[in-house]
Amino acid sequence: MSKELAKAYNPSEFEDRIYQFWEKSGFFHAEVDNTKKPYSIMMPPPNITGQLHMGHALDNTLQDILIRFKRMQGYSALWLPGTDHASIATEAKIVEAMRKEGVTKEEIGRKKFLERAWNWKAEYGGRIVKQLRKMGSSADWERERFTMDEGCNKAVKNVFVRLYDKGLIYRGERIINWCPHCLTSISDAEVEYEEQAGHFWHLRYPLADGSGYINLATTRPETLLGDTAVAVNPKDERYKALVGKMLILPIVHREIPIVADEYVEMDFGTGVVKITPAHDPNDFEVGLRHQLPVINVMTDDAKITSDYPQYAGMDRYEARKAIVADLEKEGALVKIEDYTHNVGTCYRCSTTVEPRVSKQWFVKMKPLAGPAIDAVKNGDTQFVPPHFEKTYFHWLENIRDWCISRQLWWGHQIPAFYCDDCGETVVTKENEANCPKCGKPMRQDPDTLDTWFSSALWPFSTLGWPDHTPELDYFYPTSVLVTGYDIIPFWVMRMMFSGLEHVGKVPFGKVLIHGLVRDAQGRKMSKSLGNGIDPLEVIDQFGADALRLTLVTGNAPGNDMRYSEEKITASRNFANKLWNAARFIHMNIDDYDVKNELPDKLAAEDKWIVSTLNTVIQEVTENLEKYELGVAVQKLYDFIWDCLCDWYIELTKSRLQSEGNSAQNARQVLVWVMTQSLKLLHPFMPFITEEIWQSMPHSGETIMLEEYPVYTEEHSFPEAEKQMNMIMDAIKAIRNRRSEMNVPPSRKAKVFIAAKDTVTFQNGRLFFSRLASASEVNVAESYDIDGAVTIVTADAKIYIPMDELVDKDAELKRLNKELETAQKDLMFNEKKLNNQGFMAKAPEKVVAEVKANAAKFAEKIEMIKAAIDALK
RNA sequence: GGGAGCAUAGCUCAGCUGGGAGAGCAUCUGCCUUACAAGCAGAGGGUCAUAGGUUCGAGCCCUAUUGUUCCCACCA
Repeated sequence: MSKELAKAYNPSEFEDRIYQFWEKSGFFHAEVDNTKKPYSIMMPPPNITGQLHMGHALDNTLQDILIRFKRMQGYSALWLPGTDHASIATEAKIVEAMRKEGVTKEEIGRKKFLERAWNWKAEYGGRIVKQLRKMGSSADWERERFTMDEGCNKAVKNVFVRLYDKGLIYRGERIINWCPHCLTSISDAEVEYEEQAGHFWHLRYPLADGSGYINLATTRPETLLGDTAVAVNPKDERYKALVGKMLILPIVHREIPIVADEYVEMDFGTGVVKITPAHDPNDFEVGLRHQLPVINVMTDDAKITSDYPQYAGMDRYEARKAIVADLEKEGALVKIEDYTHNVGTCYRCSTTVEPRVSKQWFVKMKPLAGPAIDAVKNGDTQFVPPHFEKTYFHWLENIRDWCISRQLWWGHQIPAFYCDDCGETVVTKENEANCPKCGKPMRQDPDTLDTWFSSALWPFSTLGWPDHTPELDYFYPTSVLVTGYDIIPFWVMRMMFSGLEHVGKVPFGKVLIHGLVRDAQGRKMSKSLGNGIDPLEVIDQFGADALRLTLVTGNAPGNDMRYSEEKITASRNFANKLWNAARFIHMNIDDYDVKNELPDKLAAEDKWIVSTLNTVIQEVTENLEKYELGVAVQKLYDFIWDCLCDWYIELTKSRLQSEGNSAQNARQVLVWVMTQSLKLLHPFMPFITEEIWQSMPHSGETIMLEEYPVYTEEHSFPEAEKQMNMIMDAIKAIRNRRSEMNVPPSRKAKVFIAAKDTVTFQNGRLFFSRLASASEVNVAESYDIDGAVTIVTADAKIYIPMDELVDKDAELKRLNKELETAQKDLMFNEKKLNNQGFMAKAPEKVVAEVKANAAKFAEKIEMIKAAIDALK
């Protein structure tokens, strides 16, 4: 570590070096340690296909702040990182790469395909993890996991078998969401609905007995091929007589019945719905109720099957055109209307989902949802902010069974085996099975599990479950989960019921929800808009600390935030400010032997900064405990910039130029306050705080293992705070007046301070010369000076003889205006004191405050009046 | 059709259990006062969306209204 600080703040010069120092030294590693309290966070594993984006940056910054804070507080703080195998996304990448080579999955076979996938993982899977390091993430990389590693696989198999044995996992032929592009089923949560402009095709189906027609409308005429009924509402008088009769399905010329079902709304359209059980979830339900046949008319990739030769091989949309044309020829097309409606799309590739009947594995959700709801209701897990509990409840209360099988190869293969001879099914943790009935080797289900099936186990599979490990005992349940609100249904919920079901305890005590990082115009960052900001580029230009500060400043839990160039610049400027304050201190201490501890004897300004810092420590700690990270960092920003830099450093300048104890004391206080501030700020801005801390007098290896500052009664000096506020108020008042009168700082002037507390002002004389452009400072209980500018503060009356610079009338006008405000202020307070309700019901503390204010303003009025008289 | 969030200075947003409204940026004025012009010292700027209510006292609590964003939902 360098002992000297470079002249300019240049984060790229030291951030990587410091990170390597931390990682190499093992500072991120957490162990089971019964002398310490545990604190743990499981990092939401980013996809191995992913690149760092602002969402990760925010998520990881929040977690790193919490983990660094707790580590400094002395907890054994584990932040366990890892990556997700992301079955659909990864498989798509491999398939795409193979397509360029002109090979298909089927050609090379499962084994070769998986080899390629693992190779891909080895090559690119570490990319995002490297990028997370650039953020300063203090994760325990020695414990890094992967959702498809051996341990996770063991956990997955265990869970699958357990749930199957309990009857909570079943295989069934049901309608599911199918993505014709990814060629796999997807869960309900993975379907995104978007509004699309479409059409309403009004059709007429002739009655089989030739007695007429029935009119209906559809948004998907191509599914007509699979119609097996037409439905009306049983209460609908218009169609009552027709229920039970047969219709001739146009084009296909198959006879289908008219059935009555509650699902049909009489008021909508003609009150008649065509029923295609194989391609619509509602129609499927209707079909079940009426024992209708299910006719699948489409292939995997959403093309018409060979059962319909004239359309075979056409995709959904081609077939639609052809069928509409044929309907028209047949006279079955009544009219076409424009119509916008919600269409389900695949969340991965945005292809329109094709509902499809197929045999899949499902998790029975109702029995699992109950305990997950209760655990939040009784407070075992709490959301921050709490209103997200409603989203959570809403999902769990309306949950349907979870389709967990995927027609993919990259993932955890389903541990179910089938006997091709007798049809027997065996579910086992073993890698192979023989048929219990006929003894023949069985064939494993070729499908894999939904990626979220393994992510759901993350909080405990990473700690060694199903084995009973010391880590599991010590770190589970984890302390807090940090994630975006968009992930609640996918992940938070599933971890909750999984933890409760398999470990018997909630997976985390708190769920800290954050929002999205949007662009400067408030739009979602997206690839298609091209408005995404690359965090790595920001880090290159401004440093990771500036990025972290930007992401956490003004960030309230659950709220979206906007990223803008202005914000990152402001953050960088703050870092620069801190850097320069450190340089100033160095300038003054490098030639001396300065201990990093408070001196025995503190001057009023020393006590003031120590006491103010003490309050900041208390408040920031409290804010951090309550997850108010944005508020906490704001307080540190204000303290460092306003209190430390703009006031305290300025206040010490004259002392530092003197010889002896006073100067040496100031040096010690500067070093001590700076060091304390660095520690407080460290969780937010780890790099710059380490770099500066290393340069200051210190013991210990790293700031990240220093004790987080603690509030102490010893460092509370209310009297000194009061005195310094008197002085600073007076200085501000003088500056203000001089500025109003356009007097440049270079023009020094005599200052006469009349105050009751002459001692305080006497002690502060030097401050006035330096900070209030005073050529000479006089203090007394009172002065009788004519023709001077008079400045009145709560505690003093200040005269500055500047006759020649001042317009007497203007000064009178100003004084009168000031008198008026003071009188208004007095009245405001007196009104309260005269209010009997207030006097009777307001707390004593508040009443006393108002009384004191009233007295202050009364005094101020007297002083202003005197000043006016003097001017006349 | 349900549910939730938001509405505070020109802009972006804070505001903890109710005690006379804050920050950053922008604007204006004056300063190169040797840590920092990525800076210093000042100034202007807000009926806290609207209307009621509770309270001695409301940006904060309650009710309604308006605007806005998001989530969920089977109107073919």
